[in-house]
Amino acid sequence: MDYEIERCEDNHQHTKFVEQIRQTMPSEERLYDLAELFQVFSDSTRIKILFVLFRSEMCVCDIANSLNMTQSAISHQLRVLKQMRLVKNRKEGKTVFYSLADDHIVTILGQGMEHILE
Amino acid sequence: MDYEIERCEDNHQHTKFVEQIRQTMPSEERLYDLAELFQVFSDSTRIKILFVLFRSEMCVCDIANSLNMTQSAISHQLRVLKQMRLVKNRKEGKTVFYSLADDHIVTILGQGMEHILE
DNA sequence: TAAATATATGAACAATTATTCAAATGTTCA
DNA sequence: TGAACATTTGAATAATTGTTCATATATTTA
Repeated sequence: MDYEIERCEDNHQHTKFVEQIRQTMPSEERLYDLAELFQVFSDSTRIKILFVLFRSEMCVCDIANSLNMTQSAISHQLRVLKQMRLVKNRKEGKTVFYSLADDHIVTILGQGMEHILE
Repeated sequence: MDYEIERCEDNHQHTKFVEQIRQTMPSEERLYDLAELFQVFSDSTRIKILFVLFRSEMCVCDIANSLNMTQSAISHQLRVLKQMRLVKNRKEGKTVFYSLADDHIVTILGQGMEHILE
C-alpha cells in the first residue's frame, strides 16, 4: 500500500503540520482496532441487542423474542459482540445469559445518541 | 421484515421483560441513524482524517499528503464525514478547509480508544 | 481567455458483511 | 438412552462499501 504523494503548494499548512501529524498519529494497528470496534456499533441489530442488555442480562432466546428476529441471527451477532468484548456471558444449564461487558458501551452509545439528536 | 417468533419457556425472563423492552427501545429510525453514525467511525481512513483534524483545520490536499493517500479517496471520505456532520468546511479561493464539527467526536474516539487499550 | 491548481463526482471492481437455512453441539429430564 | 430444547456454527446469497481511474467543476493567475 504505497501511494503516490501529490504535493500541494507551500502556502498551505502542509510543511508545518504533516510531519507532526505523522508522529502523533496512533499506530496503524490501533487505528485498525478502533475502526473494528466501531464497526461493531455500526449495525442496528447489534445496537438493539446492546439496548436490550442495558436493562438486564438475558438469554439468547429472549433477546431474539424481544427483537422479533431468529435465534440464529442473534447468536451470530452476539458472537461478534463477544469477540469485541462488548458483552460477556455465563451458562446456566442449557441457557446462556448475556450481559454488557463494561461502561464504555453506555457512554459511546449515549454520545452517539446525543450527536444524532442535535 | 416480519420474522417468526419462537417462544422459549416461561422460566426465562421472557414474560417479565420483553414487553418493557419493546416500549423503551428507541425507534427503528433512531437506531438506524445511530448505526449509520458509528458506521462512519468504522473505517480507519476516516478515523485517520478525524485524528488529523484534531490538530488543526486542514485542506483536502494536505490531509491526503499527511495520510499518503490520493486526493480523490480523501475527498470521497470527507463527503461521508460531512454528511454525518462530523466535519465542517469553509472555502478560501480554490482551497477547502475542513475541521471537526463538534466535541462528541473527540469523546467517542476517546472512549473507543480506552476500550481497545484495556 | 487559456493554463494551472484544488476539489468533487460517477462508474466500476474487489472485498466485506448480515441474514438465512440446514445441521451440529451440548444440556436436561422422562 | 432418547426426545426436547437452547445455542452455535458453516455455507451460501444478496447487499453494501472503499478505492481507483477518468473526468467535471471552480478558482486563480498569467
